[in-house]
Amino acid sequence: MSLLALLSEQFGAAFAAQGLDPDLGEVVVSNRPDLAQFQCNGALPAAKQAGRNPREMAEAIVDSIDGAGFADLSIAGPGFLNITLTDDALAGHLARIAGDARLDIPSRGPEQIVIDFGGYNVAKATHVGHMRPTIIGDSLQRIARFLGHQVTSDIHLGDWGLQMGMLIEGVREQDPDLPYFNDAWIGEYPSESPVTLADLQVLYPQVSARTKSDPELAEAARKATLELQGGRRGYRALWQHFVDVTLASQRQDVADLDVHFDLWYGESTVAEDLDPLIRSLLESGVAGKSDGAIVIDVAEPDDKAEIPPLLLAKSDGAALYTTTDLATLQMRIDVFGAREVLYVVDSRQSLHFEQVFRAARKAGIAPPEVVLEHVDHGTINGPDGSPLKTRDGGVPPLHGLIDDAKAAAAKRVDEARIGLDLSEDERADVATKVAAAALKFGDLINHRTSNYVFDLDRFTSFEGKTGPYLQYATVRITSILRKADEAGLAPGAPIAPSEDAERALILRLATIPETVLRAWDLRAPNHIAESAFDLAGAFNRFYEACHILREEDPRRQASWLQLAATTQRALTLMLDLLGISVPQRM
RNA sequence: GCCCGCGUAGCUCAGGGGAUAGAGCAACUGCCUCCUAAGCAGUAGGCCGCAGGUUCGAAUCCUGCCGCGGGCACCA
Repeated sequence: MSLLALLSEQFGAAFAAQGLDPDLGEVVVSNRPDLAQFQCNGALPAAKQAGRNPREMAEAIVDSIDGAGFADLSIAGPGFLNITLTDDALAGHLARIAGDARLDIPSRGPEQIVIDFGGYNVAKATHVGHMRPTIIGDSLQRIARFLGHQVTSDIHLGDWGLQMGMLIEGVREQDPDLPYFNDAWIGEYPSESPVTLADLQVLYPQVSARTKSDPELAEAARKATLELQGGRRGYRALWQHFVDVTLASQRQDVADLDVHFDLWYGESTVAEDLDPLIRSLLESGVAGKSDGAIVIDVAEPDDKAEIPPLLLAKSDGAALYTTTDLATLQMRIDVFGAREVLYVVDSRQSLHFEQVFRAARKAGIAPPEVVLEHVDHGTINGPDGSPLKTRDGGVPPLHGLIDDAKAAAAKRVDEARIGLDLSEDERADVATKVAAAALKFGDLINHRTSNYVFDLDRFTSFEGKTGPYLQYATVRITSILRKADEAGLAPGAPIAPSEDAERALILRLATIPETVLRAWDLRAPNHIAESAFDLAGAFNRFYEACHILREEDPRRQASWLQLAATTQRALTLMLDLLGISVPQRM
């Protein structure tokens, strides 16, 4: 059990002994480090509950606590309990953390969790808009797995809607003689795609824009969509090319970010399930007809705003992404046994997910015990505060951002004269890792729901609150440990700390379990990012105050090496949970 | 119009109803014959958008207003 959990349990028991809620005993890190290491504020609300004086209540709690391990247990202000541990107790906690591969972080689960990275679409190269869900979702899957959950991550490609019909019509206009459009064609279709992803990227916006003023084209696209969904052979074959050329590019971009998806499913994965689903929802009366379309009424009496019905099928019978989302959810719950389904998708989709979740409950697709959550996030903005654009106003492609980050990282590494004794390959590897760290930390240090300003110059700096700084801080510890090892020195049993910087570092290590749990509970990796930065700072202060390799007392030196080794492990772990890897040297 | 989110230091952003609101950058002052100074120590910088309310206690919860962004069924 973590230090904070142990203390909370001890104080909780004291409150319980007074006939009060043990939750009042929650112990947290003190916000007045000049006064104490920890604090418990429970006496104030407890006094209110019990109708007693807060300070008297605090005294009663203190009196009933076994003082072993505490250097100070005192009451301050209106009834705050200030708690400071003895140096021996701190050493004992360090010993436990140092001896635990999980650094005292508890396990959870295992629950079956599905994480959906919405937003990837056929015919669209990954762009800036995909960066946040990918980085945040990847961090969440790493955190969940570390805590012990069974995670299935699914890119959930948008590959089955009206855009497909538009693309088919676009290709037909360019080359109507292709066999895909020939109903009489009975042979194999060409294995080579008639279009590249670049072609599709140009084609889609053109066709999409023209449908607004060209009803015939719009109608043709709708019809093509319906026929594709109905299984028309030529369209399926052409569509498969669209998917293939898109995925080839997207897989590369995702790999460049060092992100892994378990599944590359799409909306089309559940294509065969759509008709039966719609039929059964109609039969059960959950869905009904409205203006020719099939809808599910999801409004509730106490809604503040009117929630429009979920559109399950258009009046022409075509499926929509609401349809595929419901069918996909059904598959995730029934086939994968998902107990939690997390959708890491832009905030702008919140109404859509509200509708889908309500419909899923109403239809019995998602039983009450299954958690459905829209893990929403904000946008990446340019210096002007509006969503990031290229110089000519376009949407920046992700590979461009990654390339820019790599170039900037390589330049930084050169300027800083880092790793001069490394080989060219190693230096390139460092630059790649630094680039990914810059992008990921630059994103994850912000709270998920806030919009943030993309500033590559700032993100790639080795100075300040950045990914590269944390990598460097970690490598520096690795370097000390290597030097110690070469000198025949090894980490040993922790002894009582003698320096404030040393105590502060141990305390930072001791609070990591709560940080990781909170990050998961809130789906907020920024807590881990912040904590990693604080830990690095605490180590740097320790590093200034306590010269490990020059220390003459061998027991103290071994203890300090243990502290350094544990810090190095903790930083490596926290960065890993953010999806950031640390080079051995730099 | 209705609904959702945001508004905190010059800039970028954190902040479980609790004590004196923090960090990074930028600015200024110190510290490298010493384990990687991409660091450390320090100074300066705030009507936490505005006005009410709840509370022993509000940046945090509630209401209203102002400003910015977003959403509101046959697109995704």
